[in-house]
Amino acid sequence: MYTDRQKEIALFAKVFGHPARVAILQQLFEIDACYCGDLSEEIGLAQPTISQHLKELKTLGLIKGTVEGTKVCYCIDSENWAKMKKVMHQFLNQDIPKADCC
Amino acid sequence: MYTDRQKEIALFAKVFGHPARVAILQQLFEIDACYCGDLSEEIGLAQPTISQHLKELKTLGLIKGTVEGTKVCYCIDSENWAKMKKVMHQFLNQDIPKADCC
DNA sequence: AATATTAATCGTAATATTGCAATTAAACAA
DNA sequence: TTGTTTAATTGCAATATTACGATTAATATT
Repeated sequence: MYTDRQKEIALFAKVFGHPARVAILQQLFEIDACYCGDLSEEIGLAQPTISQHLKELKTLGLIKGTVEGTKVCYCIDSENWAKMKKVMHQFLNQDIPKADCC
Repeated sequence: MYTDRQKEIALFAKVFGHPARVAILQQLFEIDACYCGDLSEEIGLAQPTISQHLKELKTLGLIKGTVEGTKVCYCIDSENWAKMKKVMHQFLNQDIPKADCC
C-alpha cells in the first residue's frame, strides 16, 4: 500500500508528533544526558508516562540508555539521529525547485 | 505545559506521521497538482478518507486547493512549506556539534 | 538481610485517529 | 430543469494513543 520510504518517514514523524517527546529530545540535547526522574520533573508528566515516551524513542533508535546504578542515563544516539535526519531532510526538501501551481 | 515551539513542531510532525499524508504530499510535489479523485486511485484509499487527510494538510496550511469546475486542484503552499521547513530543520539540526555521552 | 531509590511494566480509563459507506453540496452538461 | 460528476461532510466502528496509579524489578545503601 505504501512504499518502505513512506512508512519510514511516517514512523519518524510520528515519534516527533507529541510535544512531550519533542521536549524530551530537546532536553537530552541541551544537557547531553538525563535521567528518567529528572525528565519527569522537568516536563511535568508522571514517571511511567515519561518512561513510555522514552521507550518509543528507544524503539526507533533515536536515543539509548545505559544503566548507572539505580538510574538510567539516556542520551541521543547521534549515529541514528543522523540517519533519521537524512531521511527527513530528503522529504522536506523535495520542493526544490517547484512552486505553487494554483 | 509545553512551549509554543514544542507544540508547533509536534503539530507539523504529526501531520507527517501517517504514510497516506506522506504519499499525498509526494504526489503533489511530483505532478505539481492533483485532484482528490486521482489521489484516491493513486494511493488506494476511499475518496472520503483522502478528503479527510487533505483537510488536515490544508488546516496546517501546507497545501491549498482551488475549485476548478466540479474538481478541486490541490497543490503545495510553498510559502508555508518553507516556513515549516525552517521550524523542522531547526529541530532536526540541534545536535551539532554535540555527541553521544553514554 | 532489610530498606531505599529509581525505572520499567501492567492494567485501565479517556481520548484521538483512521477508514469508509451513505449522504450532501456544488458545479457543469444535456 | 434534470442528470452527471466530483469533493466535502456525516455517522460510526475499529483501532491506537496517551496518561497515570499500582506494582514489580533492579540496584544500591545501611
